[in-house]
Amino acid sequence: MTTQRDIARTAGVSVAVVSAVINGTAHTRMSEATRARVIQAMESLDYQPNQAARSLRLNRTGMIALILHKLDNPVYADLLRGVYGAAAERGDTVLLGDAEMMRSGSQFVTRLLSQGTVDGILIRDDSLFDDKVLAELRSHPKPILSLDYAQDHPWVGIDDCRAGEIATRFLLNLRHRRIVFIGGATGHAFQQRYLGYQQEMRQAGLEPAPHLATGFGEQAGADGLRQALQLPAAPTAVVVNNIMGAVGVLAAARDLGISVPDQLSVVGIHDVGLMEHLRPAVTAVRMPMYELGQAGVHALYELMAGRPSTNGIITGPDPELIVRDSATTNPT
Amino acid sequence: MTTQRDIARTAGVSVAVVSAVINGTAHTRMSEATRARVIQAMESLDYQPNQAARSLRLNRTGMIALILHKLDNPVYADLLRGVYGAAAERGDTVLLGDAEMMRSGSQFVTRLLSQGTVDGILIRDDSLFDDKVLAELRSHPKPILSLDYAQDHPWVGIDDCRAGEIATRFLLNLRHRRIVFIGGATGHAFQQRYLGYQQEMRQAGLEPAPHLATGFGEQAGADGLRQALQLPAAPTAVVVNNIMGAVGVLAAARDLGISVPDQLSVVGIHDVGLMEHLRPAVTAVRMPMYELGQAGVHALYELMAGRPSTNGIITGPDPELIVRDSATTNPT
DNA sequence: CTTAGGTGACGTATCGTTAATTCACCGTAG
DNA sequence: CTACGGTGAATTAACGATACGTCACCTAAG
Repeated sequence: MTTQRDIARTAGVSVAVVSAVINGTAHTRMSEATRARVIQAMESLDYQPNQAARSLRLNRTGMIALILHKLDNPVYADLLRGVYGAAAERGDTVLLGDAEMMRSGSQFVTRLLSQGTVDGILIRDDSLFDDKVLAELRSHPKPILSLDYAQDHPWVGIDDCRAGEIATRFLLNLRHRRIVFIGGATGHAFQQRYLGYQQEMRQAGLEPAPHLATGFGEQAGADGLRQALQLPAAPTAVVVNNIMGAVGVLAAARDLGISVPDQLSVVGIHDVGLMEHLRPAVTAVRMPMYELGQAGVHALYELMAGRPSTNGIITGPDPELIVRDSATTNPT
Repeated sequence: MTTQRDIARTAGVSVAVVSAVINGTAHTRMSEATRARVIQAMESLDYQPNQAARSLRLNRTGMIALILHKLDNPVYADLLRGVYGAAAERGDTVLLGDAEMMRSGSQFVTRLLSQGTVDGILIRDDSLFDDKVLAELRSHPKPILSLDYAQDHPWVGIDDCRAGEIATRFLLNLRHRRIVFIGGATGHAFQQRYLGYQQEMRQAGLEPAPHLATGFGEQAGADGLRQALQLPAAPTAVVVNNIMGAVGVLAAARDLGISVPDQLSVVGIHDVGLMEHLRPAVTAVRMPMYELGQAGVHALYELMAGRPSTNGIITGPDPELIVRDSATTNPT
């Protein structure tokens, strides 16, 4: 393991100069010749700085944590890219964790709480966290920011209400009247989407259907549809809270002999590549997850710099309707 | 930021004792009373050890890197769980990276190459890596292990050949004769699966169809099926190299008016929860990805301990056929 | 000729933790 | 009474990188 000391010896200078060459320190100066000799020595000895020593000295690790609820939820793919990208721009690395690991006392939490592990923490879906863990994290000396509305700490988010509106309005414009909202259960994001649905329904002079809170994932969509069909008047269209639920809706419809979109129109919130490849391809509201990730990192950096962050919905692309084949004009 | 020094002052002992209490060092002894006082002080001051200092001193970070090709590929979900689980058992943390970030000179690679960042590296699908990056990683002082066959460094893998056999034999048993193998392009895993397919075909006295190397992902499945239908004799069944390709196969079949499974049987390699929710639900060969993750971590620990690792296919569950609805008896 | 100021570089304390070494004290065996 | 071993703890030297304080040397201005 080559250290600055080795470089210094080889180049015939002190470690101070080596460090200065590496960091471009203005304080310690050196001639061009010396700098060249140092660089030469670093290359020939294949020097790699020791991050641990650096972190200790600088009290800064160059690593931020990102904690998601279900890592393998495809809606996070873009978010990840946004976060990794924004962090990389600044030379930082991302430590990714799943909320499942975030049990109080777990190895991962202990690690996060330690000094000298990460410079800041980004979390998504904190409503799913153990309250105790959240309290622990908030007592962490490093800043923490939520990628969704949060009551007690800084946050940035996307316009979930608008997404609910867009999906609902689209179906209303297709002359649907009996539209239900399926899936989800807890969490601010879901509540906002349902709110958007309610607002649009009322504005169209319609009574919003009660929320069929069947949870998240494929099965939730299937369950939701089955419940919806029990309603006094069967719906002609559904808004699916979480896009993966749309897969379940399609499956249940198929199983029940309901043709999509002819007998039932489906619109999902969030978009993932998979939807294009389902049959029928699913119409969805694309959320700016990449931008959310970027904005989150930038806001976190503000906090890390000691500046207050502005909480709220990110400025940037609005949710956008991606029209595919799962919704059509209401025939009745 | 509370340090051991603060604890020591509060408890009226030296930092050596504090460290000994924390680490249970046998060498430095103390009375029960002293230990209790130290623990009390740690709690009241909310002490959290500084990982950076620890890493520097111990020359060990308690972090291993895991590098995958496409983080959001759902087949990795179980692998992730296996890796995180096995690492957590030992108190270690996982730094997750995507191969996309692994460009030579990229921030992430530089970081990995640094001393004091990770204690070892786990990679999957190194055939997709830049050769230069791979060379750099191999020159890394910390061990590196591949979760797939590798020529030049330690590896553990799963039985891809067997998976190809299982899928093919299943279709043969359903009296299919014109079976094609779709998807994939490069990589040892794919080659092995195709090999398994070929072996079974030959054993059944049939000529294996040439490989339709259309790549990975949903679109690859669709493309593969379209190509397969151009063959002199249209297939009655397909083995899909990568399970997400099955989604595309289903879509293309639908678009072309081919009924699955009545006119075309489909079996995918790898299994993900989604397959259960497609219609028809997709018959798939489940690979022991969780166990691969575990085995990989354990093998990496062997290397880290300076012991040689045994390369090869993990002992443990065989690939397992999950029968669903996308394959049926060949009517002809 | 003296000296101020610039240039180029060195020495060293420090970050927090760990582990080897040292040390003081006490009771007891010889 | 002395020597010795055990107990409970303090001192101190790293680990590698960084930044502050310092200093020697040279040049040019007064």
